Amino acid sequence: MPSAPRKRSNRPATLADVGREAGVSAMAVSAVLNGARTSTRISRETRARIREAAIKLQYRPNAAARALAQRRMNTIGVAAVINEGGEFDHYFLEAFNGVIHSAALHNQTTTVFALHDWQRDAGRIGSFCDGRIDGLILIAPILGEDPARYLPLHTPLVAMHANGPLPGVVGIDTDEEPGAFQIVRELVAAGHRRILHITGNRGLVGAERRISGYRRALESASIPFDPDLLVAGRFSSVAGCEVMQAWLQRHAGQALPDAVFCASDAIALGALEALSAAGLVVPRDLSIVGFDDTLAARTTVPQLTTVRQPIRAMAMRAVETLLERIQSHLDQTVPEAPSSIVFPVEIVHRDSVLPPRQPRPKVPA
Amino acid sequence: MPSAPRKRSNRPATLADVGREAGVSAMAVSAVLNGARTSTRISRETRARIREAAIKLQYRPNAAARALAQRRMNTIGVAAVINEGGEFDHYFLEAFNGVIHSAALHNQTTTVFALHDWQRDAGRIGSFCDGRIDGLILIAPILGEDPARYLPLHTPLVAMHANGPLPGVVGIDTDEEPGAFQIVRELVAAGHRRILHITGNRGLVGAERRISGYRRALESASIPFDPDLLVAGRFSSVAGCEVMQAWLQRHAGQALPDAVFCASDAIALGALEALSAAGLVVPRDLSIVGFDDTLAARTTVPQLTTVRQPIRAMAMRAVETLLERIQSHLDQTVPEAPSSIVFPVEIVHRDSVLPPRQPRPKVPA
DNA sequence: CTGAAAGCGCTTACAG
DNA sequence: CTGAAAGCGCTTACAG
Repeated sequence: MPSAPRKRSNRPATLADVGREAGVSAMAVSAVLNGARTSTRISRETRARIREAAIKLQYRPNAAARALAQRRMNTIGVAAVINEGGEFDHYFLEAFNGVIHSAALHNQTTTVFALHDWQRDAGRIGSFCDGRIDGLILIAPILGEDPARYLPLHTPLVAMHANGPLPGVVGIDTDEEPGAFQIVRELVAAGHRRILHITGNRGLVGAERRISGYRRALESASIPFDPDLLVAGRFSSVAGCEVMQAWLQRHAGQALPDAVFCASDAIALGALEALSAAGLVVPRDLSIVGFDDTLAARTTVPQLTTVRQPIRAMAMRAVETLLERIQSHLDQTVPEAPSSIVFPVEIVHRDSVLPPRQPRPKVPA
Repeated sequence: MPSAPRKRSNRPATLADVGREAGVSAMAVSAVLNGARTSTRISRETRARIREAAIKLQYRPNAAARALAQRRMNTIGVAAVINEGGEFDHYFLEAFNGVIHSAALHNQTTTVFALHDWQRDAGRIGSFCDGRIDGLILIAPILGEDPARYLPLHTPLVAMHANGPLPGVVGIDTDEEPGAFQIVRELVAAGHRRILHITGNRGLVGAERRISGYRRALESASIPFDPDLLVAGRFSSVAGCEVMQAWLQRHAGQALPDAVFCASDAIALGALEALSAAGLVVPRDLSIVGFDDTLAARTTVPQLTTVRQPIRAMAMRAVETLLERIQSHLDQTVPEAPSSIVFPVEIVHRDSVLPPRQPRPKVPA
């Protein structure tokens, strides 16, 4: 008759408990449960006994202890701004989905560090890297001048859509400029010439690249740039609505643009509201296109023609790259993983573009 | 001249490193940096020296080591299904926002365990609870018969919108039945009598409670229940679209319902698409209402009148309750926190309800 | 090949 | 009051 198992009231079973139950050392249990080569020299029956004991005691290795011993937590971090209003959320959600999914495939868990604002919270990045994660993914970070100040030394990092290159950090980006170029060229091809561009936050590289693509497309079609058709906005639907509304007011009774190129789907969502409030019908009276292809693009009426960025795929790649970096950091080898990855974009055709209406409508008074 | 700092090439500084740098024991460093009472007996100058050394070496306490010693990770887990299609995402996102926010307020980080499907993945819950989190929040879990099988013994748990009571788990729910009752009563008050209800997944308590509220509201208004106006759906916009479309086809040329009560905003989104595709205009031809008040309710045209569940507040409360449970678990005291919390719901009036059109329109053929 | 010991980096309980 | 020691639960390097 085996000795009665010692129940430690409130605590989960430890390796030692399992060893005691099975009549072997904790080390033997570790070897068997981890499938180490060592375990092959333990008899079949003993191994079975150990496994039974582990199940009986519902043994589960303590992650913190394991992390301490192995120097690896098997957890990756994601730092991102998660807006309350739900504005930026679609982008984040898609990225997050990709990260979670890919991490799970590699048996890693994911920890989220929510920031309010990069400017204010950049200083906190270092404090995340205290051994609870093995590496960190920065989602659309804006670190300003001298970003190195904020970057921890001992934690591998990957950044998606960083606002500029970050020393030692793998950058994952998209062909934003060519994407903007291409969609504006398609508008031109559809017969549009007066194309309004509502920009993202001026100064952010994402906004500037889209402006650059817009201008290059006009140039390539020999359409002179009209400063009145470039309006500074922000990456939010609230801004899209305000900016569109203001433009319509300033131009009451004058010519409507043929089309509006919004620097993001969120902006397009807001612009759509403003246009609809002004009694204009999209795409009959004017066409509109977005950028990103987030969920927003499919829930609007009409559904948006937009530039698709493969956010989810990028996020999955971010995880894989990060894991490679973590491994080489542990092995103290030079990483073979690339230090920069750029994904192509793709135009998604939906229902928000038609040839210009003839005769060209005016802005309602 | 102070001794040159020993640089351990690739590794972050430890307590011992800081001690060495400052010429004191690791323990003294720990006491000072943690603000322990003990530290008051360390001289002002020594304390300053220790702080300087910590900054100089960029010392950051190792989370795993601390967790092992303290038996506390300062991390809470969230287990949820995060759909790829973006269907359930709004609910999750809002809950997640609340969790993250509240956790950050309490200096806790949040780890996410993404599930594909509760039925299939329930068995994995236990494996999350391996010391990497101090407690776990289950988002809308469906654990089937004998849920105790899946619940870990040593980890405090809180569940939001669980599909039935879970032993030992704090439940956080909403007044779904009264919410459904109330919004259907409002439709009735607006003059509607033929009210179609598209249900959520039959069998889920969330769906059944909404059906019950719907039926009770009809009864209380002496409107006989018409089985033809209760159609079984699923909690998704795809389902909402399919079900609405099928109903319209089956009733071509017959009377249109006065209004549609959808068991969720997502369903309403889909139903709206189907109605619009059939050439019907909401709310002129018929009214429609949703349930949840997720982001979807504000991005549709027209914006949805719906039953608001305070998801974010619930999630924040879930965190607070969980932290109380964790504390009493650590103290081995009986928890004072409640074992069940029900939040009220609220009708949000937007633009998708008007009095019935006269004469009542027919379903287009 | 194998098993007892040392160590991961921290905190806490306890002897001086 | 204070500081050296033991311990958290695991793994790994190393002596037998």
